[in-house]
Amino acid sequence: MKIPPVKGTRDFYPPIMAVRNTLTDGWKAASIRNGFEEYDGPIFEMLKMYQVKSGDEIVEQLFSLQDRGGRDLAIRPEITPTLARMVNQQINALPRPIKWFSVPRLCRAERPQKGRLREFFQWNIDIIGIEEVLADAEIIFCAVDYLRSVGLTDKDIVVRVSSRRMLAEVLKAIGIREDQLDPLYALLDKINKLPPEAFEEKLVELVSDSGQRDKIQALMQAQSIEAVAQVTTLTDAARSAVDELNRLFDTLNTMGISDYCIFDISIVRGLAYYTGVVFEIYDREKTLRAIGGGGRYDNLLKQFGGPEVTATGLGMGDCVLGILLEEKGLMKDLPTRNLDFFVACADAQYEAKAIEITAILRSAGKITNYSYKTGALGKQFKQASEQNASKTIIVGSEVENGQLAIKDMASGEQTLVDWANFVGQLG
RNA sequence: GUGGAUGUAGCUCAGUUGGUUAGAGCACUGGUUUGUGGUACCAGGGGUCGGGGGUUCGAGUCCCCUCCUCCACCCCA
Repeated sequence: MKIPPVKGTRDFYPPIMAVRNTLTDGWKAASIRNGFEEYDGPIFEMLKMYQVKSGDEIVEQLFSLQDRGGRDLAIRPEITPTLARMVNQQINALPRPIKWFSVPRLCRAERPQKGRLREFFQWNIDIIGIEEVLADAEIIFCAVDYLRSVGLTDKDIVVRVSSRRMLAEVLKAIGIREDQLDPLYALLDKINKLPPEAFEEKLVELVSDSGQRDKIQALMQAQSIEAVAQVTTLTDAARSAVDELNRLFDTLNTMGISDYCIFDISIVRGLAYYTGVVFEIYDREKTLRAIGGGGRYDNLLKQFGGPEVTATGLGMGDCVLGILLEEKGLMKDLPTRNLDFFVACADAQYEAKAIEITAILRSAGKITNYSYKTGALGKQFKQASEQNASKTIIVGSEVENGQLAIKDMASGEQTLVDWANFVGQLG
């Protein structure tokens, strides 16, 4: 019986695995050089954990199961709730600031399409306990640092940055009530997806006052933070939110990444828990969905039963990023093996010697393979090439004199060496 | 969840108005080559034509259902 793979999943054959490792290793390296520590949690959590933050719609997109004790569990669709749980559990023992990263495997029961599968990897970095926008700047810098390290330039990608807090305060200054904000965010987030008439139509449903609507329309047209400040008379709170976003851009400039970052008022982000800076990373042509996104969430720990602690972070999935790197030609064919030595055996009578030599090389930390079939030496050289061996050792009649032939596969040069000396130099 | 497109060898694809034993390139295995690879030449293995049902003397080809993949919408933590 042939059993098909599960919808929306991928099989990582060695060449694809090499690509995946390149992505995840790059994420880890960028995290570490930016001063983050790695953590991970379980692959499933209590189903409840994902119901706290959001409604049933999200629960519908979960893979859930019951254990034999009847507990409702879910495979993690994101790792932020786990992070919140873990941090809450040890909140008094953890030195601040908490700078943690993770590269979890996540599952969501969504319909697969371009850049979105049911199982994927997502880079997460979070800074917990720092209120200043410096932390938001650090998150953005770390993301850009990574993207730059894989060869993407400011011609390829852009970080679109805004502030939930600024948006909220300016809307309130316009006269929008607190309880109107959440549905309004959902609409404003779609401004570039909806035709202008449809947007206006839906805006009328949410905001009855035409003067307020005009100001909201003007606000959404703002191309700069200054333009936002001119939409209406700012309250002190709004002024402070504007100043904060300006400070963020100043810091991004100091960090040398302002070419990668632009202000974009339409970045609101779907869900309710963002409280300050929000951003999304896109390809410049915007032909793909967002590569990653994040922002400040000040209430999350509290929602999971902890104290009120400020936090900011980012998530970046492997699917869209992989497509972009492929399109930009930055995903080279990666070797799945890189041997230091391939041990070829010229004659079956020396096979034991070849095995012994291989074992010695491996024990000395050298990446070594040998052929399971002695016989045609040409075949063995072919294998050595296929396995990207840098040197091939020929075990043949020379061993009678304690010698071996070593061929450099790149230059083709071959030398006879004294085996005992060679082993002595391995350490 | 809604709508559209697709499915032939491991991969990329040919396959005529329905007609005998379904092909190519690449990949794989073996050989040319019992002391020398990355290029060459020769040979070989590999297909229930996504699955099921129907029309027909006859279906890879036409019809219906279903599954997968892709694309758009919904959603996007």
